[in-house]
Amino acid sequence: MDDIDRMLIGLLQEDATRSYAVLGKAVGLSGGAAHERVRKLRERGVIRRTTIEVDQAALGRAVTSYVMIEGGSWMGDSAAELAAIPEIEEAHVIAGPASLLLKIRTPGTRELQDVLRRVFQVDGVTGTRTIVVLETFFERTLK
Amino acid sequence: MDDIDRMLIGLLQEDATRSYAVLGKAVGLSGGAAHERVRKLRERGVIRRTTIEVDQAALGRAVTSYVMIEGGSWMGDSAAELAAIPEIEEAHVIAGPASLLLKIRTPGTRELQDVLRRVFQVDGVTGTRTIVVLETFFERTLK
DNA sequence: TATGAAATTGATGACCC
DNA sequence: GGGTCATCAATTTCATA
Repeated sequence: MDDIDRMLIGLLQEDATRSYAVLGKAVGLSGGAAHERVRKLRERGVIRRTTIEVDQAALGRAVTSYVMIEGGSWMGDSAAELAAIPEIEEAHVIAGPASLLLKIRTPGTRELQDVLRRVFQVDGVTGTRTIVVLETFFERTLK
Repeated sequence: MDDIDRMLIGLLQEDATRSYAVLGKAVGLSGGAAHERVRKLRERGVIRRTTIEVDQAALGRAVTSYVMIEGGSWMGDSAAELAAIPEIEEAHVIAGPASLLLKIRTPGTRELQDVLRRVFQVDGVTGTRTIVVLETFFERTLK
């Protein structure tokens, strides 16, 4: 993990369709060497996968919300139960008054209610507090 | 935007290195036709860009936190001021007691303090409440 | 680990349905 | 819109240092 690896990661985050020849030139290596470095970054799991960034609103998910969940121990398979709800994008165990934080995307607030109802049925959930996003300033990839 | 477009988006989210020939076969089209559909999805902005998903911890950003900000009107260029802080991954205007929600990634809690100090200096900020993530169950791309 | 070149595979555009 | 084909470009592998 040196500066060249970090530069390659930055370039690929911006645009993963760049050719290895172009990447190599940008970091002062041959295309083959750039390729080999990227291959190893993938192998080591630093680069998890190549994917596309999608406009969620265009796919009919216009409402983003965060839900703080109060509850007990998340020992069982609460994680799996939450993962089974397709509208939940992120689930974190947090410090503080609540103990889980979810990020949820739904077409509207109507569908958000349905998701909250399902969340409430997950083992150990005793209460929820919902934060609806009114406007997103930015959602970006860190360099 | 039909079911084939949605399938193509799903396939590319899983793995954007798939060839158009493979994509076409998966959705019952020729490679050329699949290519044309994906081109139009990009053109329309439904697909924003092709990127890589990176293991943040491997890049030295081990601590994820959310910060709820109380404050006034975000009319000026608060958005730009926040965007200038590189550790802030997301910034949302929210409904509820606070009025902004930030997602922050730092190497440790020490650096989180530095970021909070900078956030406090942004125009209109009167208070912050920080939620530190203890464990992430998942952070995924919605299908 | 890097280079340079060879071989394979994929992208892209013109043309027709 | 989609299919097919020809051309051009990129990926991937390998011999060599």
